[in-house]
Amino acid sequence: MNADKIPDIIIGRLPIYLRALQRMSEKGMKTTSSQELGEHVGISAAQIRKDISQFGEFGKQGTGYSIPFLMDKLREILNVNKMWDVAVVGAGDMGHALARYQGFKNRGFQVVMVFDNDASKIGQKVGDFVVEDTNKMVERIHAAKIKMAMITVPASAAQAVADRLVQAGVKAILNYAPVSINVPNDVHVQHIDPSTHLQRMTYYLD
Amino acid sequence: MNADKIPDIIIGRLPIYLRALQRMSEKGMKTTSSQELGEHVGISAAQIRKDISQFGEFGKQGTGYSIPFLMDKLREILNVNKMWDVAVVGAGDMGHALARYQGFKNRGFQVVMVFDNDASKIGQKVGDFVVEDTNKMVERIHAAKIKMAMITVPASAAQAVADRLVQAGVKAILNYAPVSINVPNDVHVQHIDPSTHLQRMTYYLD
DNA sequence: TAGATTGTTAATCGATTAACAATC
DNA sequence: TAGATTGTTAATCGATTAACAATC
Repeated sequence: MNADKIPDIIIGRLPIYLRALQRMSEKGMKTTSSQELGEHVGISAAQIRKDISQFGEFGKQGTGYSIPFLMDKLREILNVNKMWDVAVVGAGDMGHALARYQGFKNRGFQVVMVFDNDASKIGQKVGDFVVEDTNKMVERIHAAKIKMAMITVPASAAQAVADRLVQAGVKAILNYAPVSINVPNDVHVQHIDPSTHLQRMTYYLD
Repeated sequence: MNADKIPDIIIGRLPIYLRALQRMSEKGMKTTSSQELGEHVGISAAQIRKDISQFGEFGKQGTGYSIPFLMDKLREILNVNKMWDVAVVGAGDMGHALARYQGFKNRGFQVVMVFDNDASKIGQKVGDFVVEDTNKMVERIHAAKIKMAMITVPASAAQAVADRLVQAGVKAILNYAPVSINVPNDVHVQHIDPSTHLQRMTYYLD
């Protein structure tokens, strides 16, 4: 184990590796090499070896990496060898999709609450959840010690929601609203905006 | 204008700048500085000036950048000064949310078709669209000259769908399936996977 | 004019790649 | 053993930052 600070760009690749390993494992594969894993994820074998070696010697010369072992190690490193409770704020189409999404549970996450400020939505069912009033959000999230949330409200409301999530003790926010949000240094934010992703590709089209 | 190849990492920041400028413009602002824009998006002023200056001299010493002018230029550079037709493949919750999403239209995109292979979904309405049979997809997309698509099918089907999209002439894919997909060099892919984004943050939590 | 801010250069910093000894 | 593949080093490559002359 390396005590130095690991660059965030490396941290960002670990979930990609883990996801590919999960797929391989589902197919019954027991071992892989940096070469093979690299072909799956589109990253050079040298970089994969370098990334992984930041955290320990998890491979074997001549045979490569044990898939279950490396998955365990990556889950440990990423802190997803446990389940994280996640709150969804915004019960529109996207909040609905996230609340019902089956892809979280084998990746370390479970949605546990859904909030909205629209009276016509509060009390309604969304997936397995009853939509709760945003007014109760800070209290509820704080009491449940929830550290992660996803924002699916309109752009105009996103910053205010983020502020309240921070107030409630949330330390990681996945923001689906198409606007940059600002949070204190000890809070992490990731942005998902389909238009932004599409625009990154149209540059190369004509 | 610079004829050299612009690094993709710079291209990736332009949509972020454009999005922030759109917000500023909605608030009635007419000009901004690299300093101010940087505070909004969390990027240094020096980097913003350097990025923008790759494409021309769009600012004025002493006063900064005209917001409408810079938006125009960024739209031109990113090829979103026109509307792009986009196909959605997969009419589950996520496909549904994307088909109805109101955030595309002022960013240069419009969904025009939705496909699924589930007989119980084909013919049903999703937003303004009637779900079409995936069997007709290659033909339909090719005939309509559609160059962009979003994949919201299960991970196990994503690669096969991607292959057929490529066959149909699609050059840019936004993949919501939680699996890496491989495409030819002239096709662009962006991945959106909420679990991956969340895992990138749990590393820093405890 | 004085103040503000760009565009650009050079320096610094960080990330990726190539190569190979070690070793399974 | 022979072949394969890791972990690591050094070299290369690329990105970011700091600083400032130019100029609005």
